[in-house]
Formats: sequence, C-alpha cells, structure tokens
Amino acid sequence: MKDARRIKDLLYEQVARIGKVFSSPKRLELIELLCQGEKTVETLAQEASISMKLASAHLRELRAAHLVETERQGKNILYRLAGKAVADLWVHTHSLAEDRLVELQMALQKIAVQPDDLVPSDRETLMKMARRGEVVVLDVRPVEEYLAAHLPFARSIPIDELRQRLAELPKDRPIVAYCRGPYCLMAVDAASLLRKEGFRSAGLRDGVAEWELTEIRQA
Amino acid sequence: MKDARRIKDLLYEQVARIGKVFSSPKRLELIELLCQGEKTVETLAQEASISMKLASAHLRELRAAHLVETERQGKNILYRLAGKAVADLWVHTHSLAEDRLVELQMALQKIAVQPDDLVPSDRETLMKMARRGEVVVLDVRPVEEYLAAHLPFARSIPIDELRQRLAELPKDRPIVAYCRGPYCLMAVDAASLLRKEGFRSAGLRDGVAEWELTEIRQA
DNA sequence: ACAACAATCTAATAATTACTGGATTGATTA
DNA sequence: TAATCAATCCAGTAATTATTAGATTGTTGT
Repeated sequence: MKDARRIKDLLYEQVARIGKVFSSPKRLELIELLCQGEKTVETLAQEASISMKLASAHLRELRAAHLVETERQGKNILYRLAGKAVADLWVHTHSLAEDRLVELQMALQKIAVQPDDLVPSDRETLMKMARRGEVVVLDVRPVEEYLAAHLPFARSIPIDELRQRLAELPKDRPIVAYCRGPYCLMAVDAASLLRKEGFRSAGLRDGVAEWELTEIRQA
Repeated sequence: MKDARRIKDLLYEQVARIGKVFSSPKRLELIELLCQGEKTVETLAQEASISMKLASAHLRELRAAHLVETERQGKNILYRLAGKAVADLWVHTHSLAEDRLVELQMALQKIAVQPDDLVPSDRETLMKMARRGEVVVLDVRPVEEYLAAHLPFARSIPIDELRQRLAELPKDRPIVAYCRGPYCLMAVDAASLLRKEGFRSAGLRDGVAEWELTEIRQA
C-alpha cells in the first residue's frame, strides 16, 4: 500500500485544524473568555477589544473546528465551549507555554503582586483555611461568570464594585482574589487595591479552568 | 492603566507561539516522531516523507518555540523534545481532535482492525495478562525507538523483520501489537499480517506517549 | 410592515507562512 | 588539504490567513 502516506497526511491535517485554532492570540483570548461561561458575540468582542466582525470571523473558525457551540437567544447568539476538554487543552497549552517560553515567564513575573506570607500558595491548605473561614476567597470577575462556575467557598465582588463594597470584607483575615486566569489582570488589580486600603491580600494565578484541571489530576 | 491591553496582547501572543507550532501537519508528525526518541534531521525527513530542507525549516520553528533541543553528534544533529510536557501536549491535542472532529473519527475507524475478543481493551487487565504471560505485547517500531522507551513487558520485533521472525511468536496466545500511536499504521499492519499467518492478534491504538499520560491520570 | 439591532456572509486587500533552489557552515574522511 | 556529508541559511515565489468594508439575514419592538 503506497497510500499509507495519503492516509497519514489526512490524519495529521485533521489534528492541525485544532492547532490552527490555537495559533491566533485573539482566538486564544476568546477561548479563555468562553472558559468563564457562555457569552454573546458582542460581549466577547468587547472583552477582547476587537470589532464584532473580527470576533465573528474568529468564532467562525472555532465553530468550524467544532470547539464551540452556538444557540440563538432572541437577537443575540450565545457561544459556549463544546466541552470541558476544550478548556482543558487551553490550560495545557498555556501551561506548556509558561513552562518553555522564558519571555512569557518574565512578563508574568512583572505583573505579579508580592505574595502575602499569611496566604498559603498550595491549594490544599488554602482550601482548608477557606473552609474554616480563616481566609476569604474572592471572585472578582463579573457576576455572571461567578454564577456559571466558581471556586469552592468563593464570594463574588466584581472588580468594578470592589471599591464601593470594601465594607463587606474583613480586615483581620487575608483575602485571596482570583479572576479568569494568569492572563487576566483583575486579580492582581484587586489585590493591590485591597492592600492599599489596608487589607491583607494576595492574588491567585489560576482561574476556574486551571483549578478544575489540576484538581482532577491530584484526586 | 490603559496598557493593560498591551500587556494582555503580549501574553496571548506568547502562548500563540506554541499554537503556531501545532498548526502544521508536518510539524505534528515531527513531534510524534520525536516522542519516540531523539533522531537526526535526515531520519525525521525520511519518516515524514519530506525533504531535509523542509524538515530543517520546520525543526527551526520547533526550536524557536523552545519545544525541542539539539545536540551535535559528529556530522549529524540530534533533535529531541525539550521535555515530557511537549509529548503530553501532543497527546492532549490529538485526543481533543479525535473527540471533536467527526472526520478524524471516521478516518481512524476505517484503518482500524477488528478487535480480538481474547484481547482486553482496557489497559489494566491487559497489563495483568501481560505480566502473567497470557498475552504478548509486541513493539513493532524500529529497535532504537523500543530501546528509548517501551511499554511494560513489551517485546521488540520491528515491522520489517516481522515476516522473517514469526517463529519467535507463540500461536496459542494472543499478540497485541503497538507502534507510535494512533496515526502510525505499523501496528495495524502487523496485526493483519499476524492474523493472515494464523496468529491471534490485535492492534493497540496508543503509543508510549499516550500510554504514559493516561497512566499518570489513573494513578 | 418598518425601523433597529445582533450577527453573519462576501469579497477584496494586507500580512504571514510554506516551500524550493542555490550558496554556506562544520565536521569527518580520504 | 580536498572531498564529502549533514544540516542550515538566504532569497524568492506560491499559498494561506488576517482583517476590514459593504451588503445581507434573522429577530424584536413599534
């Protein structure tokens, strides 16, 4: 059989369709946004700072690769990931990037806030403390994203409302803020705001997708 | 801070560098080959049926993304994956492709050989039987790849030598052949050859990289 | 039925990327 | 030292992909 070559080419080409989707920065950003729950094209475009037309074109690619599904909701069209496996591949991909690309490591370090020594860095003790109420886990994403999924014991205060709602937070216990993931700056912004206001606070690098993936691996 | 946008763009762009590498069929094939162990440019080019120049160009991309390392060995240059995480992402990527792309599923079904009812499909019982010698696990890749890494209890007979070495195999026990992975046709070729010759035989879809990844998840 | 709106489609151009041929580098062998 | 070999570099063209503008499709509200 000399068409073994032809078959192989066909197979790898199919896999490359997935790779192509992950080869554009904006598409990656859209995937990360969709990891936070279903969204309309308009919302996605706004959050990613691109035109609706361009967002639509990128989403078209995502759909062609069967990585997202759509549903009409009145005038809007809702996009959602076609499965948890898509979010997982996003996490695996950016983890490998962080592992291998020094440029990325340095860029991430630049935006990180100093860790607070009262806040544990490993999740097991963090969860133990959260369960006991010794630490407040704060979700600073928009409420809809919190409602779609959030970390255990997390409380929701969107970053825009944070300044107005400081009174809801305790000053005697550390506050761990998290957001969409390592490329979302809301958690670090929240943490530095809280510190300025006299709270003990730290930012968590992981979002829900990252958390859930490593949960499974540990279990 | 209005440069939040600039920072984000930079971060996603870095991750997209990894995606770009995975967006070309031939680069994927090279990655899979490198999952089997270190190889020279010439070997890689031959196995992937491309010119050495083109192979060199693709490998250049892989190296630019820090996914492979090189080492000079006399006249040749050896390429190897920069870490297990690279092989893992390859497995995760093609798994997602198999999960989402119907075209790929059908193409894979077309090349699959009928399963043998004496050969278990889940790896735990397969390993139990292999340990007891109730089944022969046969690595049909080139010997060097077998030497670099192989499945537990596996025996090596490269596919080219298989016809000459049939006497080494038992007729009373089933033989499970495996190769580089689901896109490598050596295992299915071996299994159908063995069946023609009166052996009980089946092909295993997974290669070493796939096996090792799912091992860890189960453990 | 019509205006307003969300989103897509189509087509055109700009920007990247893939591939090939010719020259070049570094190491080995005669 | 010259010849050979593996591999890369460079430059040019072919092929894809990204992006934007303009027209179009559904849907809602008046």
